[in-house]
Amino acid sequence: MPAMTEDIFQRMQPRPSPPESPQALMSRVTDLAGKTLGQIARDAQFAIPDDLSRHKGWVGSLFEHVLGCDAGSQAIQDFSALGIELKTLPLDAHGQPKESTFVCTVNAAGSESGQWQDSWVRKKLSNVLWVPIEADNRIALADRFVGMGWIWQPTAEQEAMLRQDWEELMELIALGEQNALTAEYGQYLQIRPKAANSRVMARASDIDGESILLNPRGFYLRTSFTRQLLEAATISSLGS
Amino acid sequence: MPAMTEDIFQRMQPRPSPPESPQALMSRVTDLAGKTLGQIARDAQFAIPDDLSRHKGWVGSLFEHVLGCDAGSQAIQDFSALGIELKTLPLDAHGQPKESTFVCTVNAAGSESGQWQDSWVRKKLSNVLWVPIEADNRIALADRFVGMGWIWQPTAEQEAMLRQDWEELMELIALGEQNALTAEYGQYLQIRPKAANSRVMARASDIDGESILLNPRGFYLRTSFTRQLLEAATISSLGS
DNA sequence: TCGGATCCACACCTGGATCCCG
DNA sequence: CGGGATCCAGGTGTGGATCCGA
Repeated sequence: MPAMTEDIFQRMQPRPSPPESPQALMSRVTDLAGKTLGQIARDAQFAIPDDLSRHKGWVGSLFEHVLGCDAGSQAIQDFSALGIELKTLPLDAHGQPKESTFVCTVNAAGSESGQWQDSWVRKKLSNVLWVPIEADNRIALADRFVGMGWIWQPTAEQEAMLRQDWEELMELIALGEQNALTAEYGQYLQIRPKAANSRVMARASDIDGESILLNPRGFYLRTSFTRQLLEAATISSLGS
Repeated sequence: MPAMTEDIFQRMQPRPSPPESPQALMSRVTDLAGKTLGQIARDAQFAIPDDLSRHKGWVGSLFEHVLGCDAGSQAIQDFSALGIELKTLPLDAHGQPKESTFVCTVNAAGSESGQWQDSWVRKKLSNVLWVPIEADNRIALADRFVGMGWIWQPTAEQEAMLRQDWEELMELIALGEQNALTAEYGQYLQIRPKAANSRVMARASDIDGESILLNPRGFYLRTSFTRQLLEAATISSLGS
């Protein structure tokens, strides 16, 4: 897809204003539910690639556009006025979450306060709009259906699970065990590489304060966690 | 000049390898002397703009290309193996330096050691290849002649002058007088804005350690200084 | 004149995520 | 299957400097 960027600039509709309330946001989300990515992209005059292999963040960018996210590159929520974060949730052929969900980068310099209450992970996950979307690669990208989104705030139980994982992971970092910190740790929250490629290096500190180089990494929610969220949302919509 | 970038990528000659010695470098410089920018750009298949108003760094980039600079964006000399920095020197209709010469950015956070010996300015100016180039705007860019370049190392006297200015300027910064630090200070070395525009802000610290916002600034050599270098080089070439 | 303002190219970083092999 | 690797777009920072109005 050569020159796709220029096409976007020349043909794309202006981004809508940010919604002024959670209700206004959910109204837009409801409008999108049941449509295909092709319909939504066409209406927004947003160029659609053949597949996602070279455009991995395309679906997320499309929804940021049509829902009116205003955060830009700032380290704040996608809908800054509402304090709401947007996450698309890719579903496999069985309607289950297909991929883990990126949350935020790990500050390897160890400059987080060490308190869950102040953590970037907690802030990001305190108020999330989830939008489920078909992601079976046997379906052409343009033909994939969008489901009904919902706004989630962690229950006390869910937050306790995330906090426990986060504290375990941060302790490993504090101990300087960053090279041994693989994706196997954490029941629902894990740490995995996050970079353009494995040769990208970031500066970090080991336990002695020595400066070392590491691959940049990020926090991710395992699908076992988002599956629970999806089930809870499905049940509550049945009851309404 | 739309799509000039693409033209460059598609048609430009590969950049030569870095010269392996100062002699090899000067051989290339001698080859360029007496040519016009148009000839040099054509031989290198380097796209040439109509004028410099929208391409202010073009001449410098052209010479980096044809001379084989290898520093990329790293904070090292342009010819890393030789420890030599490249500067083009624009000349007015009278053959005198027309513009001040940018040296390096001012680290407003005050993190320089405070010692001239360790300063970025001194490092940058310890070994410079100057290439004089016609810059009278009445001459079309492609028709401007390139003069004979020379490698300069500061004399003890020149270094003392630069050092005196640098220490004066750094003292004003240390005193927190950054807002009062205008381009009027410094006999040969001055501080001026260096940014995309005046709305670009960088973080700095005032005398109390309070964080403030300032326009990014850089060190520049006044033309009164480069005029002396040019005269000295001219005289020495007459004697050879 | 020259001090303050500005312009482009390109590398790098961050936020959006999905790919893919053992 | 899932841990490790990877991809794009857009914003920001840096290095190359020259422009331009009072």
